[in-house]
Amino acid sequence: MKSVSSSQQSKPTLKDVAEAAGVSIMTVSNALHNKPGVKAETRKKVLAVARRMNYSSNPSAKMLRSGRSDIIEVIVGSFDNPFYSRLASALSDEIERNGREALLRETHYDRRGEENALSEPFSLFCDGVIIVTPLLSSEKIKQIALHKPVVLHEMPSDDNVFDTVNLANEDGAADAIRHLHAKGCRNIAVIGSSHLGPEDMLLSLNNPGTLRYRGCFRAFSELGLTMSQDTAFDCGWDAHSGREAAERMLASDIAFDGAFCLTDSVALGVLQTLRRHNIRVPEDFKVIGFDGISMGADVSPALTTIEPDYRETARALVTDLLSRIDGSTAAPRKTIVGYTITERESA
Amino acid sequence: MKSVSSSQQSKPTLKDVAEAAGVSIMTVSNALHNKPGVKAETRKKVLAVARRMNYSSNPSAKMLRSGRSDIIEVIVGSFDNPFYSRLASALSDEIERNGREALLRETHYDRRGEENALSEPFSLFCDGVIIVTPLLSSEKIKQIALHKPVVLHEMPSDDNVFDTVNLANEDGAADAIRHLHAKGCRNIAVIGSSHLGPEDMLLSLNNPGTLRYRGCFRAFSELGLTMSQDTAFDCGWDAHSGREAAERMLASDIAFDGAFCLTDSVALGVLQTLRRHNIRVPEDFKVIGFDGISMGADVSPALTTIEPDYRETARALVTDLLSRIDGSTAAPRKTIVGYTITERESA
DNA sequence: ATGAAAGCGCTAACAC
DNA sequence: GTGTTAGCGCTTTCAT
Repeated sequence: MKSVSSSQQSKPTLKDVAEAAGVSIMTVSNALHNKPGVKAETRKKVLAVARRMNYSSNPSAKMLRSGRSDIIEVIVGSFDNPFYSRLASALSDEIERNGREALLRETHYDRRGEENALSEPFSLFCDGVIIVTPLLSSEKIKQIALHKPVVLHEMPSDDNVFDTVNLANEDGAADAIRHLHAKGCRNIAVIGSSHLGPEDMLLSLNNPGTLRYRGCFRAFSELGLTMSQDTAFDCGWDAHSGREAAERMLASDIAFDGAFCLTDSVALGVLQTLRRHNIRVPEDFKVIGFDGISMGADVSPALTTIEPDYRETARALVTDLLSRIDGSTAAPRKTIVGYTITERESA
Repeated sequence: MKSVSSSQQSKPTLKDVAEAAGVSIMTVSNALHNKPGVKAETRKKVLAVARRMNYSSNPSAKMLRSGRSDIIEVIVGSFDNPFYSRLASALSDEIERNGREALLRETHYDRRGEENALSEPFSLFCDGVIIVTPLLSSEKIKQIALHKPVVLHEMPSDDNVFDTVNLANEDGAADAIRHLHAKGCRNIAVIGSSHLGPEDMLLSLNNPGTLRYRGCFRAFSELGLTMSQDTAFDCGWDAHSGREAAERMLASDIAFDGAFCLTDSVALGVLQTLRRHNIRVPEDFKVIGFDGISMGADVSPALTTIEPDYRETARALVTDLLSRIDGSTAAPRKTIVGYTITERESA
């Protein structure tokens, strides 16, 4: 037993409240839950006592007995990432709007490895989980899915087992190229990683990076332009990679006048390199990103970007999950969410 | 009962594993937990069976019985805020390093109000909670603290009841001013809110905004400069406020050559306004922020900032909380974490 | 309208 | 080394 600590009185239970109110434990439970079959007067008394005693129900007991927690878990890769943090916020909102609680967890890159395969790698008391990180192997995902419903964000739809919602990677990228062209760019660079996303989907043709590249190809050929090894600069997905890739771009023979960056973070890095080379944006060079991170509005120059509809993303994810929790056995739903071209200063 | 859903087999329990392995339930439990007193051979067999059956323990039952969950809750104001998201990430790390699980929740501005005072506003199954948001009334905090240990980040130390860790607001701000001065600035503006922080600490002399202003005063007088109504520009704590305040600054009679922004977000807004007015940073005007948000390294120009030690912050918060969970009744500990002046391009 | 009993899955304490 | 018993706080079911 834990020793009685400073300020914490041991939590009152239903039984304590029942005794204090002079009724049975079930009457208290029913009163607290607004269940019918409790006299108004009794309910009032019970509520008063419960409040006075600072009663609150023990969620473990409730979950154990009822088998549900009304808690939805969201697993993200890193909180300190502008894309995930915006999505996390939207999900948290949407989950609460549906009367559940949102619990977020950050998954580091399998840091703990398989040291103890039997310890639960994830909290198992929630009713379902929304996975928005690429840092989880599909094997692990399947293991989680053994016990509870799972919905996925930005996963390749190669295996048709989970509800999935994806960004409009291909169309969005194509529109980014068209936007640059409409703004007068004729030598457009594409900067970013073709293998954006989960490790074990590197080979998939449906990973976000590949899809964005594909969208670029389509737009380029529509516009009568060409996209080649010389106009695409492969790099990681963060600002640091963007800085380096921009240096390579600047060192090339081609006089680029604009760049589509596969993520906003890459775009920020590109913007830094351009500034260091005294290249004016948007006058001499235009930049458009992809992701619509909140901070894009606050940087200088403010970033023009393909902004996915976060609200819609969250809504689709939560709707799908709740219907699975309700027992739906329908075929996996594949959703592609819309986006807008948010035009700011950089293009 | 929930109807059997598509892919989810009902979860195996200790009992199931025990039967399958032909041993008692306790032997399974002990084997799984590496407790002594289980023959190596038996343990091996049990582990094999458990793994084959995909057994994982039911956390609700475990918590209910043992009274602890090894879960630590972190309540932040908004995930989509660069300061909180970096701190959230550091806390998540530190909590896992201590063998616990981190669960994060975002608290919106008391949106739900008091509609149902008896429903638990926060998940109550965790062992303790770390509160890093200013959006929680002290009343609500006290209510949470009734049942479990609570530690606070950036709260005024007026009431001496909780362990608290704060930024070095006053010293950091003073150093920001000194840095600007050392870089040659002679007309320094201070931009930010004096009531940065929780609503109900507006009147406190220890709120973060007031402390930062106080640090400025100190440095100004040390340097033989003056700080007045005319050199301090009050505004909110976000980039939008920063943009507006910078316009006011630029419209003033004083020819400012540098600004200390009370937060990095404000600094970003100021940087935007300066760029729109074709004022070069750092050549014509220098900017230093406060917070050390990750993105400060990725914007143009890269932001010079007072960067608190996030790792140390997380460590102090987690250490304090764990010792309370262990039953410590020592006097509340007040920690002020260190910082570094991270010099980049803007100053 | 209210109460009693059973038991969710687990672990602490104690037998064998 | 291994098994048995009791009970954490709650809700479901059924009795009154």
